[in-house]
Amino acid sequence: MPQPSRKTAAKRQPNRPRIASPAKIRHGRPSPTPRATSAVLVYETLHEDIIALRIQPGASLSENDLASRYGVSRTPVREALLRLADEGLVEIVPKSGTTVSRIPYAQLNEAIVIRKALEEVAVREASRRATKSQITGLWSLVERQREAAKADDRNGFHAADEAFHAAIAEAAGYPGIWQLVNQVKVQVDRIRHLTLPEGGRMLRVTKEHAAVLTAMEKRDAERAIAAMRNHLDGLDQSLPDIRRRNPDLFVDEAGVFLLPGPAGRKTSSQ
Amino acid sequence: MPQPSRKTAAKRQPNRPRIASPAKIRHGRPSPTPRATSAVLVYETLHEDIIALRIQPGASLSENDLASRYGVSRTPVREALLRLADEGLVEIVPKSGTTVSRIPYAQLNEAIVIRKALEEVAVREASRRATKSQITGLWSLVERQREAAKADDRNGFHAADEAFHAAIAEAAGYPGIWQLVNQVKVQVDRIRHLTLPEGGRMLRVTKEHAAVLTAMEKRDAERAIAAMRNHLDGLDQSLPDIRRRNPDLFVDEAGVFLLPGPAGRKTSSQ
DNA sequence: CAGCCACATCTTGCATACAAGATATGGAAA
DNA sequence: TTTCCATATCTTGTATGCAAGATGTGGCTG
Repeated sequence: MPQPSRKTAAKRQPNRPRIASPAKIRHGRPSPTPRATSAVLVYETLHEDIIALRIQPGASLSENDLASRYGVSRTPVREALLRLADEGLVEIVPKSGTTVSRIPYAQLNEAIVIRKALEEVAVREASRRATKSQITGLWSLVERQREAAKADDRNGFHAADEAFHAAIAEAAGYPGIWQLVNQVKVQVDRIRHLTLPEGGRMLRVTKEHAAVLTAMEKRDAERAIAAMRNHLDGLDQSLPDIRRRNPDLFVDEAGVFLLPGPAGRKTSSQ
Repeated sequence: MPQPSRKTAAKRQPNRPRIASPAKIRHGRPSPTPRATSAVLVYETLHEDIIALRIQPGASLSENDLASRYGVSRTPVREALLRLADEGLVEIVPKSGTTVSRIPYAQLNEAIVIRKALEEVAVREASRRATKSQITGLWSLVERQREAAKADDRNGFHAADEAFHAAIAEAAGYPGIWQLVNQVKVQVDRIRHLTLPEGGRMLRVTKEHAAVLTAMEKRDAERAIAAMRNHLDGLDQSLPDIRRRNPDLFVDEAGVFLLPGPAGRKTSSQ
């Protein structure tokens, strides 16, 4: 029953798991293209809209509506929704409907804790292993961020912010850490747009980044970690306030955190 | 363009994002069912088969073959494959084919590092917050593990092992940590079946768990963390040896780590 | 014999049709 | 007026057919 391969195992066996195919090796990196299908396009659009709260938590999404809205059939829409469900951004109820998930308030703290732990590792390793050129690149990101802050360009600022953290993980030799962080902080990202414009925040964040980088440059891992921790502490301060101002966007005990276990999508009991 | 809701916004609006619907609140946990669709079934089966190496890395999977094999149509098979691709277990090349991913050797170390960081946090918090009953439950898991070890029941042993780690995350109040760990260690799990039966390993692991738990019971977080770190160090010892014995199951620089970025599935250049 | 090219055949991506369950609505009955 | 029930209509899950690209094969030409 296992061992799915050709039924007849004859005629055409392009890349069987043989140990060394004679002509082309094709040794396991078959896709240089990022799979630019229309399903991915729908996914990206919906993802952005949900993160930016352009689609309200709790809103219902219909595959048919989305399909006609994007001018495609239900199939790619459905593929996009399934991925969003795995990320916890939508909730699919089998024969009933699909809704945009409310922000699971209880998970926000956990996400921040996890992010701290992961970025701590990244900063520690980056302090040890970052090359001169990588440090230079990080400084240029800080500079770009400072410019965006002065120009009050919040989008540019945020982009540079993310690039900074990604570059640290890269310099640590653990690029997967940033991918994980990105995945974990999805729900936190949704409340970013709810923070008040609070003047000077962007410049403060830039300084915090500079502090991390200064310590890294001196190979002072512990100091860099402390700076990073201080930097990330800025996140959980405003949470209660934000919730108080937008109570209907949140939910107390939401379902599963990220990917479903082998069983299914949600385990919540309450 | 944004704000997907009803086209006409009339007739039927079952659960609009209103702040308080009169009758049923339905406040954001709509699915108690684990979505027992046939797509999930196919996914689970394939997942297990790939993890257990019953399907060799590099083997090609055809949606048609799998569909007829499982007695369903291509649609649920396709859904399953897409999820497996997001997990990094298969690689889909648009108009060409789908293959089971080879084990990305370079990512194994990173996965272990990440796992250590995450479980460290879990153990620290669990040392502080675990209730008496949770400690008792953990001891019973250790005991179950000891029994399985003595009976040479490797499956039961592994199940108890996973339950132990999951219970620690639960006791820490961060159940999402174990879900993340589970997701990160997917590729590592695939080589578990390649380790030699090495007598006494199961009893040794049991003792390591007991050491962690003893420290936790005494609320000695630092000692518990050290024990956990020592426990997890046991993983990366045998990696080079395993690779030497099964070179064709691995690949050096594989693509993306886990979930794809908003762009697509793979970024690998080499 | 070597190289090239057309074609048969496979692959996945997408559109569409059908199935089956869930839910709101409207009307009948108490 | 209130309650209950049948039903219309929506929802997602699945099956199927078509489209378009990728790839191995065989034969042709040099």
